[in-house]
Amino acid sequence: MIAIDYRDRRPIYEQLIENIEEMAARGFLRGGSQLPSVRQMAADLSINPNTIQRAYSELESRGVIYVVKGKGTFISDDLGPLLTKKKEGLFVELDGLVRRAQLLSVSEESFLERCRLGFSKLKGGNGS
Amino acid sequence: MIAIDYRDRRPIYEQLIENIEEMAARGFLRGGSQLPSVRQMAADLSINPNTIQRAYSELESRGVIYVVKGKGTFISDDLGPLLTKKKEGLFVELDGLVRRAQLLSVSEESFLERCRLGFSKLKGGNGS
Amino acid sequence: MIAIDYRDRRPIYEQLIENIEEMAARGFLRGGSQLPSVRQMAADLSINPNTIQRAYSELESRGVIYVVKGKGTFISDDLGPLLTKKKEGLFVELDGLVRRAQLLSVSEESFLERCRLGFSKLKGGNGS
Amino acid sequence: MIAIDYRDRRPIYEQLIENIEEMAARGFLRGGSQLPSVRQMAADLSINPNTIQRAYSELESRGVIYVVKGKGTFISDDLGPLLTKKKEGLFVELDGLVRRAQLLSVSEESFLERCRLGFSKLKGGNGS
DNA sequence: GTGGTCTAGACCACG
DNA sequence: GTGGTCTAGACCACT
Repeated sequence: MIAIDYRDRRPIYEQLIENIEEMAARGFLRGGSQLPSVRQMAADLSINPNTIQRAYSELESRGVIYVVKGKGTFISDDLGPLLTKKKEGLFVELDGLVRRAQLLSVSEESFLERCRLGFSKLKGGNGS
Repeated sequence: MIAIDYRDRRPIYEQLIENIEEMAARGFLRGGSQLPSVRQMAADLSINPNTIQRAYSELESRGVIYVVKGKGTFISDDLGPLLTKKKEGLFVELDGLVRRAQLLSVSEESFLERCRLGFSKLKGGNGS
Repeated sequence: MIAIDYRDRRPIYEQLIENIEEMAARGFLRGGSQLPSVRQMAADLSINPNTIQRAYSELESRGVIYVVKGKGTFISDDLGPLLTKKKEGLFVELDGLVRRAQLLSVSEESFLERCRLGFSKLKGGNGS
Repeated sequence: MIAIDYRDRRPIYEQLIENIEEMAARGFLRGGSQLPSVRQMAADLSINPNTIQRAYSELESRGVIYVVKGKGTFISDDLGPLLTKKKEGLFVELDGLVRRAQLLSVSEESFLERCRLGFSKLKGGNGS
């Protein structure tokens, strides 16, 4: 399910966070469903439990997951805010990209064309 | 001219590199024009000369600038490859953004609309 | 293993790079094998860690080694490009030597003879 | 006559030395012929006189040229030692190249073939 | 004056 | 523990 790229420059805990957030936002992980325990996931991915713990803590503080003592860790029921926030973050990144494109004299048309290309290319597909 | 953001997670030398590359790619720095000396820029930005040196060194190995011994550092004359490379890198980033947008069920239309908005907003203006 | 020549005009970090590249290209260092930590090698060679760091950093950007965060530095698995590049670089140097030999009126035969001598002399042996 | 490459990593004075030595060794500059004065050559090449001076000094100490006070600077009459020395230096470099080629598993045959190629390619020609 | 290298020592993020 | 960044200050070669 979760793929970690050790050569990626981003820290592992961050990759974990994004991975889980993305799966939750996409509806791949339904609200209320249980996540593996820290130890379990650490064993599955052969990763230091501290790293898993860090990702879970961050996810909890973001409201993506919640912990029931003695029970386990679960995906939040209301993922609306998460989705909204991720979309907004994405749009902000897009704004930055557009700005840089303008500075490099990339035409609006070729930029939009590349977007369309990306949307059509991946339609239906589900890489990784 | 060059603004360093200390809160940015990226290292200073990397911000420097991108800043200079972008200015060169935009034609703001013409080929053959001289860059401030390592010490000068270090003083201007209140940064350690070694950090400037590192940025210059990397820029030279990328072919963006060249060094004349005892004279100084200059912008390369042929910046074509740089521009091409930067545009391509930007498009690759865009592809990633499109992919993520799809996963979040962002409609193609709203995505394109945001692009158009960005292009129109900055047209003519050049705010930081 | 690694010998630094302080009388050499080339900087230490460059000698380090070539040393490691050559060992990797020769198959002396297998893909995936771990390099000594920056601090360890610095201690071994009595060199400042920053200098080792610089060499490792350059080697990584060349794709000769890769870094796993918090774990260490490892030899890349695919060293094919490195070998090809090093051989080509060597041949280019050879071309320059041949050119200079011609200008000095060195006969082709005596040049080739010297090559043969070198090849036979070192066959099997591996002196420093 | 003399071509200086400002982007070359080697210092200018060294390029000057090799340029003049090579021309002398090749018989292009005959023994006894006069070299331009330091100021003259500095003006011709748009180079700092100090740099020319440094090259001339080194050439004199190597016995390639000699100075007659009030007259000027001249190519030595007996260039035999120079030629011998340059040839020997070239062979030493060749030995190093052969050693590196062996370490990279370059076959003796392909190495010799490249040599022959170089010799045939430049025969008669006189690049730069 | 210029860039380039090196040392020493500090601090940080990551695992 | 690992690598990565930065500062401070020194020395060098070249022009």
